[in-house]
Amino acid sequence: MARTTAQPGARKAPRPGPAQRTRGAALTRETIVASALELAERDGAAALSLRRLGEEIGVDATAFYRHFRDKDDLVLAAFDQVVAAQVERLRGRDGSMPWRDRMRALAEDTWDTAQQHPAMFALGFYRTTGGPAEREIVEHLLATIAETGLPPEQVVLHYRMYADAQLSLCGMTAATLALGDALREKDASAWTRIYAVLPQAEYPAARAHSRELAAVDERTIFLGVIDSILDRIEAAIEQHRAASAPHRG
Amino acid sequence: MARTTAQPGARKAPRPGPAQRTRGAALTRETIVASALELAERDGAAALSLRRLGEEIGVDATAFYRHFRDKDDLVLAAFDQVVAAQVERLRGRDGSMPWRDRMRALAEDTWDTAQQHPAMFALGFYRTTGGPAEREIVEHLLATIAETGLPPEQVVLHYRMYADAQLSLCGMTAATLALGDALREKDASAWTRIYAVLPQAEYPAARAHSRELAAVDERTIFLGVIDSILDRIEAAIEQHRAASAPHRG
DNA sequence: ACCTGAACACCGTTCAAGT
DNA sequence: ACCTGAACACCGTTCAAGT
Repeated sequence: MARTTAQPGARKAPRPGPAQRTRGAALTRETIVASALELAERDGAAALSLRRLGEEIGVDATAFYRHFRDKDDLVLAAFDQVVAAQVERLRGRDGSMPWRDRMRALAEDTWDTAQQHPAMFALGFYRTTGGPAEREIVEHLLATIAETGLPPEQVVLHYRMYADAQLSLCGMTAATLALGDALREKDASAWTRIYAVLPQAEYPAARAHSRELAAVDERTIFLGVIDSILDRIEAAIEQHRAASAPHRG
Repeated sequence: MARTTAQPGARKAPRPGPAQRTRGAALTRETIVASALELAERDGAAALSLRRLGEEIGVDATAFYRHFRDKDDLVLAAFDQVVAAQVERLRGRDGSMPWRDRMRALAEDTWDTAQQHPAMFALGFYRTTGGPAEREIVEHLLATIAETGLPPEQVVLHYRMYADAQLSLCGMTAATLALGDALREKDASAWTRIYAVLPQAEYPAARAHSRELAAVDERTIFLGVIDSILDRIEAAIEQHRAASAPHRG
């Protein structure tokens, strides 16, 4: 409910005009996306409505339609913006690392991104935005895997296994984080609330593992899946190399 | 819009009464869940509103609240019902298969379930229902993995890797299927519409793989990830056996 | 050229009133 | 005991009207 404080650097009402906007900035796609991200992460994915967004910016809700086709258009742009921040970090990293280390580091970064922006990640992870950030990350990954010498179908299959597992697992976690306090708590407590007290006779395995079920770490699960896939890519590379150079035996 | 035809076996207005209900059945949790599933899969996840549901059953929308706490309660019950159909098939299968074959078959079945009920799967895959079907599947999988002799933390870690990957990948695909015709088409065509026509100079890898990107099969990707995880479980089992019996070397 | 604001067709949920 | 229907506080989106 409480408005964020006014930007300290902004000049106070420097020129005549409509003077309706609370911030000095003009209404553009960029300012709308920035406000949408702020609103969604502060108050949850469900709070991202065009009326609340208009209120946040200090503009009528329908002014939005001069800059986006519809709400879906905004969601895709905002999600691509989240991915863009990740691409920025990707650019800053050592490009000389072996492919496996690069893909492992990127996966850890995707996890962090989803934890930092659960609302937008939950709204966008299953979409193909086609935006600039998505394009750059697709290009980077395809180039990284192609470098290993795998043939094109193998490159694409393993790229999709890696990318889809990453997006879907991070998205699933983000979706639970974006649930709203009451439901999130309800879901998170299920392992202790339900599975720890099942009747021993009917559910012996669940009871025997109740302590471990409550203790297992979500990030460890995610990285376990990613490592499984990286193992498989490594095996595919070795198999392909062996098949391409049969004279050495 | 068109109502399904009346049940052939139902007696026609056999006794006096309110006579408001279009079907002969009483309003129960079961009939509400069944109607919700029918409505969601016929008209999409977005069509599952309490007003449409009331219309479907022939009852005021708010009668619903005599049987469920809120809409979320219904979504969890309906998703557990979808899982229940899968558990039914699980029961009918050969229990003597090796663990890996059983887990592979279950994953294929989860894929089919998500394809058959994309709307409910998209609404529920990231939730912990704690319902009877979920409980049975958790018990079955923990027992299956524990059978291999792995210690409890390893059983739980690998169970979660397998279960989370399965749910999240099937859920992501279901979410795209549940999008509604226009958006689904927009998303599905992105690989040919956007990635196939990127500038060669900036996106050489994407262009070099555009044909393969458009052709790759989603089910193959899913099973590739599942097989990666099953490989890793197999490796963990072998490693654990070697460590438990060190006298043989 | 861009924004406003009324209007339309929806939502989930509550609650007093009915039977 | 269970259902109805008005009401409340919301949605996304369209469109004529303003400046």
